[in-house]
Amino acid sequence: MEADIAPVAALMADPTRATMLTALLSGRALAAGELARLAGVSAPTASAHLAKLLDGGLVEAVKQGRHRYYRLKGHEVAEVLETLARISARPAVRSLRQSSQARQLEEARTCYDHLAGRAGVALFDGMRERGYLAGGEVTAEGERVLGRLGVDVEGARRARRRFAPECLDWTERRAHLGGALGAALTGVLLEEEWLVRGRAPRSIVVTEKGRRGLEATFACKELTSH
Amino acid sequence: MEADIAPVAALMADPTRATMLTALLSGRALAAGELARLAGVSAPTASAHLAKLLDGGLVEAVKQGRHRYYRLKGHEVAEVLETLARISARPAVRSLRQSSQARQLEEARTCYDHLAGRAGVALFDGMRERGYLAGGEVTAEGERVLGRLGVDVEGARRARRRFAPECLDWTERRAHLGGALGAALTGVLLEEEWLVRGRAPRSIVVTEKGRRGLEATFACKELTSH
DNA sequence: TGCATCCTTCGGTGAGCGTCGAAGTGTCGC
DNA sequence: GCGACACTTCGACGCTCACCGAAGGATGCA
Repeated sequence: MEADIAPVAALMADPTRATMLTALLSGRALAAGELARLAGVSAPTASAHLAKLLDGGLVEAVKQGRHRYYRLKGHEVAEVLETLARISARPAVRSLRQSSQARQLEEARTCYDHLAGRAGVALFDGMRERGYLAGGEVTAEGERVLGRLGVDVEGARRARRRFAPECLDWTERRAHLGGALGAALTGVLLEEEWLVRGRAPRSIVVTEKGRRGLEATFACKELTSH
Repeated sequence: MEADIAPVAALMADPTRATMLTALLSGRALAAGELARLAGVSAPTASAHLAKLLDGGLVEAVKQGRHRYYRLKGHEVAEVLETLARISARPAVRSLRQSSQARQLEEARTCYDHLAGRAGVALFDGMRERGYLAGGEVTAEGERVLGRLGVDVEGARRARRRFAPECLDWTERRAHLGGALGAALTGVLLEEEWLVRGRAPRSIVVTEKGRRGLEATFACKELTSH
């Protein structure tokens, strides 16, 4: 009893809303109009859907001029969407190409706006092992190492979102680094081309340079490069 | 990726199916009839729902004699249900006062018209442990003990609602006693002032008298009194 | 074999909701 | 200010789907 999952599930059950939500899974905030186009419905229809999602607490809205940007509210929503997607994809995996893409996503992908998958978990473990992270905070040594990499730790700390939360990864059943710091670090790794975006929507590939760098800097093991 | 989450979400979006799925979350395999009673629908309706769940790959069926047992298919389904439940339960808890109330509600509260929360689960477990309940029915000894307390067991049995169903509790992930008997028993406990209603809408407080009584009569342990 | 139990299929009914066009509100640029 | 734009609200239409009663297998027990 107590927690009625039906209403929340119903919000994800409509194809139009599902398309919007998966689009927002990228972590970016999208305007109502963009979401309408993306889902292939008229503006009124999209507005009605977004109102429901807002009311249900699945998204939050930021008004900016005459635009209204929507984004997922909280990492838990992203987790459910990811897990749901995995279940939905289960009977599929028909072509060889699809299953190869699935393996790539397990290896490394973006979750919201930070690194997830096996690579994300390995990075997180390595940072704790080396004493760069402890108790949800960055240690002095961690801050030095991250700063040398080009990560704006202070800026991340001032951000309005949680600083360095653990983000639970269902494919790995392990935590990886989320929040402002996770996003900032991932941004730097992409700039430095330790990571590059793959062809599939959220896929990430660890480059050879990245593999060496991650191993040297964060003691990450078992990373598949390229 | 690009997995269509809508169809799977739709399977969880119906209240009847959601009730069935959460009931199966216990891990046990339940017969179609049990699920029908649990969800409060007719056998044909339940059958239709189960067919959909089966087709959608959320449950699997095991035929055994004339019974057909259903259970969740794969741990991933359970994971989604759990995460969904966490989201669904989210919206509350803002002020300190609210969170204190939330703790009280976790301890004991009414669920519809019967006792839930830790106290409800403890009561249910105690009754089974002492052999007052078995297989969804009240034993002869149970009926004697309840009768001495002032519970009209016969009246509850004649009621038009289900007699003594297990009611799944989300905060505890365990069952407590629902139905006509659960309501009747809770009514008596309130009359006898073993329980009193708190200030928040559904809150219940176990009195010191109630703690002693529940422990002596039903072997309930770990009850916070007053 | 006969009967009860468990479950399913079939047919018909009703409610809920996603859809869009038209009109209304607020914001930016000239 | 006056259109242009982004978004929302309103009203009406249509379709899907959950629901039940009755009937049809399938299984177990005497």
